[in-house]
Amino acid sequence: MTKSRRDELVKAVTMGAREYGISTVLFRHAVGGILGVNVTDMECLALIFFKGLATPSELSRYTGLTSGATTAMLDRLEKARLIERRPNPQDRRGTWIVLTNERTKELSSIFASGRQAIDSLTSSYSEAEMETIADYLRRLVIVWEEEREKLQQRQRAKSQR
Amino acid sequence: MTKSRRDELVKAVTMGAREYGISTVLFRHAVGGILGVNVTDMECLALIFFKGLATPSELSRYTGLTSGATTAMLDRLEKARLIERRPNPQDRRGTWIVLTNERTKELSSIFASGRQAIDSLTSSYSEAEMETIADYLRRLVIVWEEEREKLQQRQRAKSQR
DNA sequence: ACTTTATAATCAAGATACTATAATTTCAAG
DNA sequence: CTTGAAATTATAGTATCTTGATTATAAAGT
Repeated sequence: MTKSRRDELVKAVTMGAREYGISTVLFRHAVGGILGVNVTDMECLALIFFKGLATPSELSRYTGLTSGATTAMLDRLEKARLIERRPNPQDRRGTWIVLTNERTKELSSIFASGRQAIDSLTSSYSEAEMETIADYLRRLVIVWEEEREKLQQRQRAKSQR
Repeated sequence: MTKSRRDELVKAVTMGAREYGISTVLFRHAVGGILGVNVTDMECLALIFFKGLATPSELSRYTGLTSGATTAMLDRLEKARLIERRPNPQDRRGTWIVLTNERTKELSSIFASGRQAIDSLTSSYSEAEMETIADYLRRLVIVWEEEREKLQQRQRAKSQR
């Protein structure tokens, strides 16, 4: 039985998604090397850069670190002048984590070339094509979140036995 | 000046790509939790699962670990019966890393549901759409690789001063 | 052949980072 | 005014990483 064209296309797409994941991991390591921070710190930095603002609790959930380890990590990043702790004006127990101005520029300059390359790549598609791509990525995110939920339920069920 | 529809679409696509990256990080953490391995080990495991076969040097480049740390990591994964070291028949200095049969099944079962969900998501698109998506992802990978190359050259230039 | 150089993987010692746990501070909310 | 959440601090024990040396093999130069 020979594989249908559809099957091959499905495979090409899923392989593409995986390889994309791999290349972002590699890129992240490279940036970490330049900034002189370790993998965990880099994961956090990427999230803060993406969101613009984050709280220690959020970062703790994202990285899976304990609260103590999260504090230590933020101390490192602050010492390296990569982030700043700002008081949350709405809730004075809370802290906001933001990138510092000085090194935000450095980070931006690191990312600028890539961002531009990606923008121009993306722009080379038609509007209909961009809609398709954005739609696919959105749905992909949903699938991964659902799968993660399933795993975590399974994990909880396991640990109750 | 109001943003053009094109600009918004470009943004939607690039945001989608970033969020996809974030959700895979979270998923990876969840799987690591189930298998009882840390982030680094999980990154490696994902690469081996994807490629089927890898060498310690490859994994070392991928994770950014030193060779010593890579050996230690492989010891952990081997002890957990997740991987096996096989001699490279072409080069007796070398080692091949493969997943063990027993736990490959476990891994597959963890990934099976997600893989199926993604396959059926992907299949819901037309052939032309799938081509577009696969094409985009392929080009995205190339962009990230190029950017990484640039960073590493910059790094080398810096360290020579 | 054989010396040199490069590569693959490992090992040992010391430094760094993380976990688990408990306590503390500062607030928010019922 | 008690209960609980967010963040930090502290401590001891463990895990992980780096640095530098070591072994085995391959490939290149003479």
